[in-house]
Amino acid sequence: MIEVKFPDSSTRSYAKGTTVLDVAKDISEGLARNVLSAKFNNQTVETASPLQEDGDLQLYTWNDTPGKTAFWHSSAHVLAQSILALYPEAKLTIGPAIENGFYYDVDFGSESLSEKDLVSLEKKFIEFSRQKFEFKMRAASKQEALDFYKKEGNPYKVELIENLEDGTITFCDHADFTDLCRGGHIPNTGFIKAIKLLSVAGAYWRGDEKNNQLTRIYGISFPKQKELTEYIELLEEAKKRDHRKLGKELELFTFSKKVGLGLPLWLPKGAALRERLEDFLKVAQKKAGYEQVITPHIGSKELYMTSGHYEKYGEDSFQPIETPSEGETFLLKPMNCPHHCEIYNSRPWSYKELPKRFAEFGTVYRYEQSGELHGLTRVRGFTQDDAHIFCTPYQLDQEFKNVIDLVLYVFGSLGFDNFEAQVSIRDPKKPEKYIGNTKNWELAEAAIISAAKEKKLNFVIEEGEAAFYGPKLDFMVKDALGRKWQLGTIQVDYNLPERFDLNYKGSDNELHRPVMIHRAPFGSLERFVAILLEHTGGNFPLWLSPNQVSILCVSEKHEKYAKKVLSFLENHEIRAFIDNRNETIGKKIREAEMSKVPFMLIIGEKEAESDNVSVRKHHEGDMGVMETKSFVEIINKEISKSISNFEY
RNA sequence: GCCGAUGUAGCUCAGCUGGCUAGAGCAGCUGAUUUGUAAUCAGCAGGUCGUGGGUUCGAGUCCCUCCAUCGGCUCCA
Repeated sequence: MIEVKFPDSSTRSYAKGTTVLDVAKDISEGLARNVLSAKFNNQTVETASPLQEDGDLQLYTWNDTPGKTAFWHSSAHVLAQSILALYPEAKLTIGPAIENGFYYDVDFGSESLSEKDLVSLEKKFIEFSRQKFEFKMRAASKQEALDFYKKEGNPYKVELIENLEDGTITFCDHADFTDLCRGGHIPNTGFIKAIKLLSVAGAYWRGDEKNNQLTRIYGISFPKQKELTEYIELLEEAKKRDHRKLGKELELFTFSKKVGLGLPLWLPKGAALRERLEDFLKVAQKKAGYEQVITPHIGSKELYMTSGHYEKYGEDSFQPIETPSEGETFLLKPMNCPHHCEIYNSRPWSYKELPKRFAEFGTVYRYEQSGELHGLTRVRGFTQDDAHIFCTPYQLDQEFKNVIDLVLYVFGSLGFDNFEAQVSIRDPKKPEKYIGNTKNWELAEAAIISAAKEKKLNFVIEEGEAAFYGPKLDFMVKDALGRKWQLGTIQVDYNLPERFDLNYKGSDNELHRPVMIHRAPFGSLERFVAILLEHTGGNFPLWLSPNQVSILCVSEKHEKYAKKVLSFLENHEIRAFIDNRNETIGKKIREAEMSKVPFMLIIGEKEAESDNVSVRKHHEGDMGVMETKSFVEIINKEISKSISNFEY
């Protein structure tokens, strides 16, 4: 007999060799019908696995992440089976479960697959899944595994197996289909009731541009048809929050082919919004001891030779600007740090004066690959809310933590509570990607990790994601479709101070090297506004709304009183706008609602006579008649509710 | 840059398997109306169907090139 312990600490005894599914059945028939996956002693096991020893057992259903993972992983097997059934010459590579669904990367050789072909694959998929094939794991020696795929003529699987240890290799069989697999399946294919193959995309083998490009098929599957329908509806809803769509509807920004790809044009309302954000950050930064600086949009090539950026990005960027003067070249600035280094270098510093914190809303230009451009989130000209802190090594830790506080304040004020902190460090296998000595890298990485820990950030460490000159702490936020974007970033840099020969006089009367922190809480105004739009659906916090109040005249006769109300609001720093067009009040309300103005004031005969306003709140409706003064109180109260002051 | 999809008026879309002057709603303009909490009525104007080429008696519709956009990959100082 063996003893099985459950997450609630209860235990039951079973005969040795009892399967996971049998245990589930013993608990309840319902559970047995729904169990998709399990962990035994913290190892993923099959539901058909016999238990041979005492241990902890966790059973997972569709409501658990591991349950979904097993479901989608198993779906990838069925997809692969369907692909081979319709395209026998296809070479399978890898097919994992992802956050929402799964994919399979396939080499179709000279054949090309298009989205139209997905329909027949879906049909095949359902045909197979209905047959309730059981998934069965089987161990194989490295030689057997290699022979199998060599015989099939699949170089990808051969390459995968060559990198595996003999004795750890397993296959999964279902029906007549076999795949190299680590395990973690649902009991049989019959659990998959609904499937949608979402898209076809190119993907490089092992993620390397130099390798063959494979065809990636994305899909998602569900245990119930209804859940698939709901998922598709969810995607439709998310599309409505697309910042590109909202940006157009709310007249915030636009693009022009004539101006150039990826070069956003901010319309008046968008510019107002952006300036609000800048002012908001300036206030907080002033409190935190930053000083604004202003630098030009170009810099000599020599500047970027010194910084190392030219060597790294010169070829792939906007090309140098020549002048009438022979041999004189400038570059559009792709970042602000070299300019700020030269500001620091403009005079000698004493340790008593540090840290120096130079801030600038600096517009930079980067030649992103054409396939990378994406609305406002990936552009070729954008403005960073940049600042560079020059401090002594002893001040680094405190400065870094202060910046974390500032970023958290910014995110908190705008409702981004669902971010992920990411510590990006070197890829130790590719030292050629980075500049600077190992000791400084180690110092910088340690400084970031300890600050993140001390600030109790819930962070992940990503190897190989560092900038070429230093490690970073990035704040990642998801867009409407769940794609992660880097917004805030804080970077520790020992390299630029070296390259620009920055120094300060220490208490020992010797010159010392300062440490530099690069940081941008928004990241870029463009991307930040984009993500903010997707999060709020265009319903911005009141303090940010480009237009806070629309004054709607019942008829053109009431314009005079409307103007009086407008100037009263403006005197109280409220942004308002009069709509006195020759249209019905119903139409004006409708348009104000659609443009998401937070408040509407209806001005007619009654209001003009009694010196009142009739208030309507966006999405909520009529709030009744009141004195203009009381309305100002209400709106100011709401504004102060939606924003707090930065405490430093 | 690579793979796949898409590209018709300012916007959202219709236009079947190629066939007469390419349609609608909204927005715009003109006029009437002076309006009470999500669309007043009427009229007018607006498109070399992304670009260039080809097939055809005939192309918005079929084929090719390029461009842009969208979904991915790669990249992201």
